[in-house]
Formats: sequence, C-alpha cells, structure tokens
Amino acid sequence: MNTKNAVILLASLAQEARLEIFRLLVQAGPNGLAAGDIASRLNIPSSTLSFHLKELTHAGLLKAAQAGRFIYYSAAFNIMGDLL
Amino acid sequence: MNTKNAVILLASLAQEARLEIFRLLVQAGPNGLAAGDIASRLNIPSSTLSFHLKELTHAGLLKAAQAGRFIYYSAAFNIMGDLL
DNA sequence: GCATTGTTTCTATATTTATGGAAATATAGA
DNA sequence: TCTATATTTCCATAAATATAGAAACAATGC
Repeated sequence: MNTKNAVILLASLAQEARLEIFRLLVQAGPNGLAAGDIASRLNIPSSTLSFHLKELTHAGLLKAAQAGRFIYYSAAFNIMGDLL
Repeated sequence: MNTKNAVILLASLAQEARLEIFRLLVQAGPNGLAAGDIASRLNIPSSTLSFHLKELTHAGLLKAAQAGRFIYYSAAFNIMGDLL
C-alpha cells in the first residue's frame, strides 16, 4: 500500500470516537449496527456520528447497507490486512 | 491496548512525513540514522523534522541514541505488534 | 398527503496539528 | 576558549479536523 492511502487508513482510525465505532462494529459482526444504534450506544450526536461514519466508510473500513429507514454499518475486516 | 494509547500510536503514523520517516528507519535497520541524515534524505527542515521525531518517539515508535553530536533514531519494531 | 422516525448535509465555531525561521543548547575538536 | 556542526526549542502562523445544532432529505405507515 502506498503512503498516501496508508495515511488515509491510519488517520481514519486515529481518533477516539472513530476507533470506538470501528471496534464496536468489529464486535457486532457482519450484520453491523444501524447508525442510530451506534449513536445511542456510544452517546454521540447524530450529526457528529454521521461525520465519522463517512470518514470510516471513505477510508474503506466500513460498509453501509440500507434497510428501510435504517442504514446498517459493518466493519470491512479484510482491509486491515492490506496495511501490514 | 486501550483506546487512548492506540489512538496515540495510530495518530503518530497517520501523517505523511512521519510515515515516511518511520518507513525509512525500518529500512535502515537497528542502527538507525542520525537526525540530519533523515532531514537531508527526506528533504525536511530540521525544526519540522525534530517536531515529528518527537511525536514518533513519544508514541514509542522510535528509539533515540546519542553518539557525540549526533542523535541516531531507529524504529522500535516490537510496538506495532501490540496494536493488533 | 401528512406525521413520524432515521440519517445526512449545512454551517459556524472551536480545537488540534503542522510548518519553518530564528534563537538557544549541546558536543567536540583545534 | 573559540569555532563549527548537530539538534532542539520557541514562536507565530497556517492548515486541517472535530463538534453539534438546525435544517433538509429519505422511507414508512396511516
């Protein structure tokens, strides 16, 4: 992996809220959790959470799946291997 | 590793100049390189480099060893394992 | 169509981090 | 001690990132 991509990946996890989100979703498994569920578990305002979810998704660490009014976010397990 | 320490570790690598410094020192092996040597190889002003070396050292990713007027920095290989 | 619920976008603000010149500090050799 | 070289600290400034309320945007059920 080139330096620029590695920096994007590392930076996306180098933030307390985002690392907690990622760890929560790793625990949650492949089905993931709805955004609102994450927000209430971690006690993060929805707009702040949305900002962080976007960062993580953009870095390729999360996958988003819409189901009705809910959007389920789940961890993209494979990508961490690429970094190392 | 707890979240806070992990964030410090990740943040210290989540920056282009610092990731390049770390990678250069991994390549350089256990003897490391003197600060000025790193500065000229990566073309970074000395004060800026010093700032980044401090960050990396503080995060535990680098070790510093004084030898005369030179300070040799080398990569602390073991710590990356702790993260995972 | 209207009300309800979940999520995102917009926006302003606050906070953190990076940059590099100049000055200070440290070591060594003549 | 004087000089040269290596590195760091100080400082001001610039740039990037995080925060959260309010408004906008879906999707659903009645």
